[in-house]
Amino acid sequence: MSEFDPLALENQLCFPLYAASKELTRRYKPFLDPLGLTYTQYVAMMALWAQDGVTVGELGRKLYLDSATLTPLLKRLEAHGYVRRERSQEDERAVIVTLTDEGRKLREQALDVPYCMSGCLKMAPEDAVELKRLLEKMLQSFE
Amino acid sequence: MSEFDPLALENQLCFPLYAASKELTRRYKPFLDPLGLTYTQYVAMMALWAQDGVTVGELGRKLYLDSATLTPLLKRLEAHGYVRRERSQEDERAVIVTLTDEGRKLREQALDVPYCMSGCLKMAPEDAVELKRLLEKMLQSFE
DNA sequence: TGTTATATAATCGTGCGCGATTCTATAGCG
DNA sequence: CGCTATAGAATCGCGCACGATTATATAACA
Repeated sequence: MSEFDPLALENQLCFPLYAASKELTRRYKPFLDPLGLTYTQYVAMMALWAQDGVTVGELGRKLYLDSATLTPLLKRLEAHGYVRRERSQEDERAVIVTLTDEGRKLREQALDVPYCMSGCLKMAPEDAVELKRLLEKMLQSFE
Repeated sequence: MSEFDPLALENQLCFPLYAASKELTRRYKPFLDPLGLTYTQYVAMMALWAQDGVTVGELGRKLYLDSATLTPLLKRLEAHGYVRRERSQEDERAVIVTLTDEGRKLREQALDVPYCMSGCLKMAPEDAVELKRLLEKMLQSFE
């Protein structure tokens, strides 16, 4: 009869979380490559499709990312012609991120990405819903 | 009455998964810094504490990592004196990874990391168990 | 046996991810 | 008004993460 090993990989919550996150990101790649987006860029675009004209800081709070990650990422999106980055008139410290027409048009092409992914994720819908609920609960518990 | 938006951040399963994984990794940092380990290095050490004398490939399959990530990571662990990397005698293609005495000793210091983390994760134990089960189910569905 | 195919790590290039620092702009306050 | 504190973004440094390629070793097989 063996004791419980607190350092065994199979006893960790963190490990399947870490592995599943990476694996899911990898699964997105074939669907995002045609759009010229990485996974993180896709997430940033989702936030901007919901609301643009936001500052780098606001965007970062929504995405749990800081300026060290966002600034170069937004520069790449700008180079692709999807967003504009402009200093705010009212507050010269802030940078406002706005979608270009190209960036808004990209949304149409992205519309079937979630559907494609749902086909790739062979999980019962009620399990997916419950998983999402628990992950959000975990995130909130960190606040 | 608004329609369901498939590209809204709050309707994604991937996003809380991505965000929670990053957030949890960040929470490990203060407990891993004293051991001189990053989160990925910690996970690799957990696998090795369970079984060492394995090849880079075997380790990679356990951790869902490939040689492009593992080789430099293992070199850093080797530089810290925690592991040895040696070409296999039987198969000169394979590299065997073994714990040093120092690496085995590190396990004692790591023993209370899971306990510290459980204190930081304010989630009902039954929720954590269910979350872990669903994440493993998701990972299996990808096989 | 020699030739081709496969397996295994290592390497390369690009893009996060983040702690720490820096630079500039605004806010607060005497 | 001037001085200090704070806020916001950019930059730096390091370590993943991974697709693609390369180099070497073994396996398979004609």
